[in-house]
Amino acid sequence: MLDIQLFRENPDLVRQSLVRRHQDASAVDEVIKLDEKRRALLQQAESLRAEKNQASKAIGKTKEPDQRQEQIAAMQALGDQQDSLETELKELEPVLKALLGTFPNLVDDRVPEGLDDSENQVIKTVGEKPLFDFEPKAHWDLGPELGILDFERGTKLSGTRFYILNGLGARLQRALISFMLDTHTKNGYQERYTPFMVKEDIVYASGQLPKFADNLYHDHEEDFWWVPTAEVSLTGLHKDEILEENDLPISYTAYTPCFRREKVSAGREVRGIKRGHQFDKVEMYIYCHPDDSENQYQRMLADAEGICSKLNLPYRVNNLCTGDLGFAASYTADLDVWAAGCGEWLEVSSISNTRDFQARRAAIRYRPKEGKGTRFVHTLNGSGLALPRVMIAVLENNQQKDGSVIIPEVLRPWMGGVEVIEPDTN
RNA sequence: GGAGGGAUGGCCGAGUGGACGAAGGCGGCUGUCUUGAAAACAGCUGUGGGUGCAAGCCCACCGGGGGUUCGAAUCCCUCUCCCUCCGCCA
Repeated sequence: MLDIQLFRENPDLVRQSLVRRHQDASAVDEVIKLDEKRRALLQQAESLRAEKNQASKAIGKTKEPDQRQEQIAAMQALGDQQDSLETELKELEPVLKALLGTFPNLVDDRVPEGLDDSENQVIKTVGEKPLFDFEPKAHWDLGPELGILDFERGTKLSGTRFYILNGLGARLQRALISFMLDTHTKNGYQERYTPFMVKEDIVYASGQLPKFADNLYHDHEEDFWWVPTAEVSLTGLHKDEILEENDLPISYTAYTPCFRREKVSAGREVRGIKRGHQFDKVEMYIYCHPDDSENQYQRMLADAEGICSKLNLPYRVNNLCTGDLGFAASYTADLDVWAAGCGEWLEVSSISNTRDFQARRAAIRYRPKEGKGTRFVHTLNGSGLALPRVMIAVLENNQQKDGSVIIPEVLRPWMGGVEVIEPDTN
């Protein structure tokens, strides 16, 4: 949510940001108009109410019955006037609030100009792509041949885009989750296990609603929304809270499955386990002081990169361009890992500074050590990392000519000592 | 799922129609006293919004929403959550 003050004091800033996102800016004027109307109504309604409050107090003090009746009659007339004003206000306020909630975050000046993901800028590439003296297989061949990946039965259970992990495949995923959680915990993130189904206002707070309702799963009977990312739960964690400045920054990590209604048509683009309706992810999330959010962003980016490095996966860091930037983000970097079999860079993480955008939506503030009142915290989120695509890269990059896959060394403590996944032992 | 009882400020807890944004206590902050600390005493101690250069003034908020009334923490309706007992269940 953007600050309504921005629309009053610097509407051009909002317009320019929308233009940079290649979005229509006409609703800015609508907000200004509604806000002016709201304030005019509010002032009228409040002064009437003040008058009434005063008169009511006077009635309470009046002992003489006739005089009392007179005063009450006068107040009844005032009441009708007030009713109509307040009815109008009550209709207007949700409209204004809903409209304000549709504006995406302000784009940071540093975000490069661009229409879509093809114009994202690669900042750096780290690690060497593995070389093979044979033709490396894609995971959709490699996995089934190893017996760790079963597409047919996944489809039988749940339809297209679902799969079963068998034996060491399932174990590898579990090892990756534990490895990531343990690594982040060592880096100062507190682990949280959160609900995977949350209430509507929680999804709204992180910015996935109302705009992306089409991509979410929703139980209509119970008002439950399946989380599309742990970012939703981790934003909701401190909703409507006032934090102490001394406690900041607060860093969390959480493992959750993620549920998304992907409306992409079937085809090569979605072959394998790259994109599904359900996938696992370890998330990082930070609440911090506004002056600290750039530092925390660098920290989070480094922590996400650290996972890639430890797994020995070649990766690159992309600066998202204005056209690809998410709704709640002011700036974002994506991490792609190289998958040698399918020959693709796979997006495994997205690290964003939302500044006070989510905090404002979720009403998450802190009490400054000095000065009065409260201020909104800054929040950052980043995958650390998304599991299926990391699995793809681990499998494809570490495959050998005989079809076996060597387990990266850092994962072996969680693999019960298994060093190699051999064909047909699963 | 059934029956009953609850929800008040950072915390505990009083308040059943008018002087209540809310007693009292605890905690916290400031001051006096003290070499310092403790104790004692005094004062202060919520959030959001409108308006104003500011001091301030005004409005709202006693779990959420709606209603009755000139006036609601207090009465009525409704929802949510919590507790106790029964049932069911991993």
